[in-house]
Amino acid sequence: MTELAKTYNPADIEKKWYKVWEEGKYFKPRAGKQNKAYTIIMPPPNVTGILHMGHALDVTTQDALIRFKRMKGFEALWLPGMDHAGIATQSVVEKQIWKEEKKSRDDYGREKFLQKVWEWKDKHGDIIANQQRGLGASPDWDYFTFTMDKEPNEAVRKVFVDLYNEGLIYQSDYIVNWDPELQSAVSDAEVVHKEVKGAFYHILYPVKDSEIKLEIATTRPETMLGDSAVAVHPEDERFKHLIGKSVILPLLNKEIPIVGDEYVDIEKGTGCLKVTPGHDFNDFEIGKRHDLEVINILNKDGTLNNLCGKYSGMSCHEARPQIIAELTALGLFVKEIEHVHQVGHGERSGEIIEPMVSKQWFLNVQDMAADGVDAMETGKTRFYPKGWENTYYAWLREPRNWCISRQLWWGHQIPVYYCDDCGHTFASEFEATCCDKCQSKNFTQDPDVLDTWFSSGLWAFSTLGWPNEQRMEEREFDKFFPTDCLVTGFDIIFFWVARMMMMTLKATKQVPFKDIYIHAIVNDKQGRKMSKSLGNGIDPLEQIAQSGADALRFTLAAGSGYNRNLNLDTERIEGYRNFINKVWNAFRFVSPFLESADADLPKKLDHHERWIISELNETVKMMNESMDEYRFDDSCSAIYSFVYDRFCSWFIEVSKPVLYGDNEAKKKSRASVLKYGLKKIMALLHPVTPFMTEEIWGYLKEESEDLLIVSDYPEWDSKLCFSQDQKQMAQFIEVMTQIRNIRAAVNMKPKDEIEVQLFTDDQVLIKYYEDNFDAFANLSKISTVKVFGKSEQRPKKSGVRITSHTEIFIPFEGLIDIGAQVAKLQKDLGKVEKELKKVDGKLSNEKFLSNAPDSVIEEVKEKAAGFKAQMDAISKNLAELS
RNA sequence: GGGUGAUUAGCUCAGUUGGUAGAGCGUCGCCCUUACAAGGCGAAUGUCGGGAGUUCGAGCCUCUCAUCACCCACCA
Repeated sequence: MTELAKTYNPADIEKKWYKVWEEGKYFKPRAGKQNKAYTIIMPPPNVTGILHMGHALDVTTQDALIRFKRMKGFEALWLPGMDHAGIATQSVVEKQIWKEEKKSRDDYGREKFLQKVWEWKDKHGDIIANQQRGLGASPDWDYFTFTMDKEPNEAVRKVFVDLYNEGLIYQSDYIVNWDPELQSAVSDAEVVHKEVKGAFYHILYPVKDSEIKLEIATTRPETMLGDSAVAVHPEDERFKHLIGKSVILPLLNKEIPIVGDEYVDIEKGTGCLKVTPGHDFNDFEIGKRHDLEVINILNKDGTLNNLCGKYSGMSCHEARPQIIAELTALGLFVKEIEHVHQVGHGERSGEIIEPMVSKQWFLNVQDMAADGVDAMETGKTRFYPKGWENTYYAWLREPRNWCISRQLWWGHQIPVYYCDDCGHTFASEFEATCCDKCQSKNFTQDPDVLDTWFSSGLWAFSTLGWPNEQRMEEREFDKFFPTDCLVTGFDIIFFWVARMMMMTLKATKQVPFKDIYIHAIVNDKQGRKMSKSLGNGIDPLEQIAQSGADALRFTLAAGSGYNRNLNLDTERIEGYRNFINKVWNAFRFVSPFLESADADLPKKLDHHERWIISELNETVKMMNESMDEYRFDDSCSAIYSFVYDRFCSWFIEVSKPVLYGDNEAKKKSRASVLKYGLKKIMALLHPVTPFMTEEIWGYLKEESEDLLIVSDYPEWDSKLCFSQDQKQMAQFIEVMTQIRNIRAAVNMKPKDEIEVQLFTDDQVLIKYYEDNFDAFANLSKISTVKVFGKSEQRPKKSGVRITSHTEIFIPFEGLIDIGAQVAKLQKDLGKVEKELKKVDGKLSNEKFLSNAPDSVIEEVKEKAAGFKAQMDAISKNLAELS
């Protein structure tokens, strides 16, 4: 065997094993002992994206799950992919051609521009997938799907046309959020509200044929150019007599009506509201109620259009002061009051969003949303943690129709055609060749593309070949759909989860997935979002280079349960890097003895062997249960504590005298158990730390065994429970810890030998202590252990500790500070006394005795007896010492 | 304004149906003991945000207040 490195070196090992797995096709689904499939569809990252910690968590939890299920014997498919990210990608390429060639997309024209985007995609599209490889992700790359590929496009067209023909997709003039930078509509969800310092501008609108001037407050005076009414509350005593009259709109000198509308709040502002149906959501509604003219005063780039007279061509920002100046000159400007208010900004572009009326495509989701609610209520799909279903319901119970068109070029172009000859409008699942009414070849396709989330909404089934039958067969649609678990963050429950539910139920009549595991959002250690501006981001790839992928994965998994924030501290990653190293060194310790070890557990096991196997068995149970419930935090802490607190700290330590001794049979037996334990640890850890475990497995496995990635996950076994050994070992550990405690308290050097005297009346324990002299001796330089009954004489000058079952004495020949021993015992006495008082209180409370269940009373009685015994022992020894 | 969640050790977080408060990291001692100093051994640390209630018993259930975070809506 080659020399093993003293510390675990991740870089080479990670590269080596990933290559072996990928080239050996180990990520492909294979039938296993469960005879069932298990599918996870990866939420496709944006093609423009680079891997951040959120992705790393996403990948880690999914990969852990898929590896777990693969080892459990499911035919496991993890389907990878990438999203075309319409707006983001288009603007990246637009910026690039502007920077390099000073050209706009219009200079290129649609076809040539799209070619440019595809070129960009071909060049950059592998980046994120390769970063996922660096994390150890094990999806079946042969299934890789890009949302703009031919196949998903077929699904998009099919779904669109079906919905269109059903009358659920309609075109409508509607007020939408217009992003002047992108020159496209964006959905409500893509608008983020930010606080902006602004002002209320108070302006007078003269009432026609009257001396009255109505004072109006607005934050956006320039929109008065598009006003088509002034509204007051119908019950407002101040103004209701004016309803039906009109005002002269200043600047344009245009007559517009005064209407009464309940929307107006008498208390707010001046009580008079200017109505701009073309550029305000509420005004649009008011306009509909009163049949007001809808005036669009903006160009697509957000500048004022030719309806604005001398202001046309200016931006709103430029026009505002000039309009105020003109109003002031006219004596119609009253005042300006500073005001902080929320202004919508484009999530992608960062520009101020202008509400604007335009023709857009909408999907009527009313019924689909109800079906989505129903599927969740009837338990066809469940959220983990359950609480997230509230967020899901909140969206779907009050659905708003979905604006699905975007004025972009990069995306799925809307498959609606307009016949230039007969004027017929039709949707076609396939590239149209002629008008389906008059057969004319002169037709044009709608220029808009679909919202990216439309194709994402089909992801769970379009990736499996739907609707093409041959492809569905190739991709084994029937086997892998519906999928088993969706793993994602809570920020896209509405964007994606809800829409996927609606679209999938509509198209396939089935739910897309059975479980939805919502993981936390990764923040910095102070709980702040990781952001470029704060500079507090941690780059997963840098972190991997520093600590290894396994350490990062373990940290993320250990922080993932049902929590909603994961505050990532690099010190924790270092801590778990140390854990990986600890496992490596445990293996390094065992490796010289592997040759003499058997492949199977020995027939006859000794106490320590039974103990560790039983502890391991319990850990196996916890691991299986917690993984199934997405409690990665529990899994990680179970295996962590097993490795450190039992396998390394005790089992390896008590094994040393055996392995370095000369009883060959015992050596062989112990080596076999150590090997067995290590192999199980590797298997248990593999889903979370795949690289290190596969590496070590390479040394441990039999010739006949395959790689760890496809080996069996350990299962709990009733034959491997040895509770008596667990109990005794726990007592041993307690005594041993007390002995060490005494040593530390009196500053004994580790080299100094001591004699230990144990006092107990428990015959089983006495026998046990006598049988385990070696274990004591090896763990703490103990020359002799003497065991006595409680009636025997205690040594005078000693360090003393009292447990509920054993009194521990370490006699000291030289100077010993008896005072310190007394103080320590008194302190312990105080603690026990306090506890005893508590339980005694309960036992003397009649209500407790009559109301509490018997089992609880029994438990409390046992505790009381234990405390009592311990207290008596301490008091007695205290009396003797002082 | 509506909603959701949080508040537990110095920090980051667990805490299963109410039944003696836990972990990691950090801190403080003592050790380079031949798997590991990326280590070992030992130690200290909590009015479980405040207040009230239900209960024999509350970190957990109810009400209330406070603070924080996120989501949604809106502000003439």
